[in-house]
Amino acid sequence: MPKKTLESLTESMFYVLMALRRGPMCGIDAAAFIEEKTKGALRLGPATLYTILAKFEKEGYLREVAVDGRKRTYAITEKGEAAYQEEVRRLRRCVADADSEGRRQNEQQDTGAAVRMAVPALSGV
Amino acid sequence: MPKKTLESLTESMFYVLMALRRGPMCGIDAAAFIEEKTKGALRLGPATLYTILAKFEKEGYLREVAVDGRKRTYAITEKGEAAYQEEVRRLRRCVADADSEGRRQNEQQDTGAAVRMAVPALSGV
DNA sequence: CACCTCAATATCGTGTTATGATATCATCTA
DNA sequence: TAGATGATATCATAACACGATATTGAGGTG
Repeated sequence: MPKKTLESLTESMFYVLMALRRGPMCGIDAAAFIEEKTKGALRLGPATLYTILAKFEKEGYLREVAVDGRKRTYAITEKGEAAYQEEVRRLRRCVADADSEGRRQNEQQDTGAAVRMAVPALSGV
Repeated sequence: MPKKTLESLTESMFYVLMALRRGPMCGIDAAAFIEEKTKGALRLGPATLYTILAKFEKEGYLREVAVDGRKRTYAITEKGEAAYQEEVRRLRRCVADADSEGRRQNEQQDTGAAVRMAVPALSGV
């Protein structure tokens, strides 16, 4: 069975929505925004970029608001904004979980207990 | 061309590594940890779970440390720990970028400027 | 007009990942 | 032996990523 479509966004998809929240823009400008925002850590090639834009338009996360020659300008919709916000929550949860694990291990170290050994509430090895 | 393998982890992969950082455990226990840690937001079915374990073992992120009947116990390796830490950094970057965008829009609202319209340093619509 | 260049978008091909359903296998219990 | 249980393995299919390549439209320049 396949992955449920758009249940959680990929990093590329997330940044495309982030770009569009700045205001309507075309694909190339979104890609430029992403590269700048991530300081070059994430760069979308044309295939990834236009695949995402097409998918988002089909799903109603974006809509085309202008065509000038070949250039197409897209705007984010309320549905797209909602998906973006949900993704932010998901990312925060991941970071928070990682943080709580980090704290947990530090505490164990402080008390002299062996680091990363206890697996409470789970069946033993 | 395909996605570069393991260049960035999926959410499922990330939590599998997080589980193993608690100490050596089997697949089922890792899945139980994940469900508990995410308060039910993320649940791995057997296919996803064992696919990830097999891939991670092949990549050297985990190694099998015990077999008891059918039960296989895995431990995270240094390479796996490094991948986990890098993923944490990536997630933090995503959240930080989202936060800075949020602040940016609030500032514009405060000054009375139109929210989500300006696209500075990018070509015009 | 014919031609070139450039910017922007579109598509191909293939490997990676997700995942419910299903099957398999070892151990324990009656 | 049989049956239940726990744990792992595999199948089949769809989603996604993404370099490479092609296409398209606008604006020169002669």
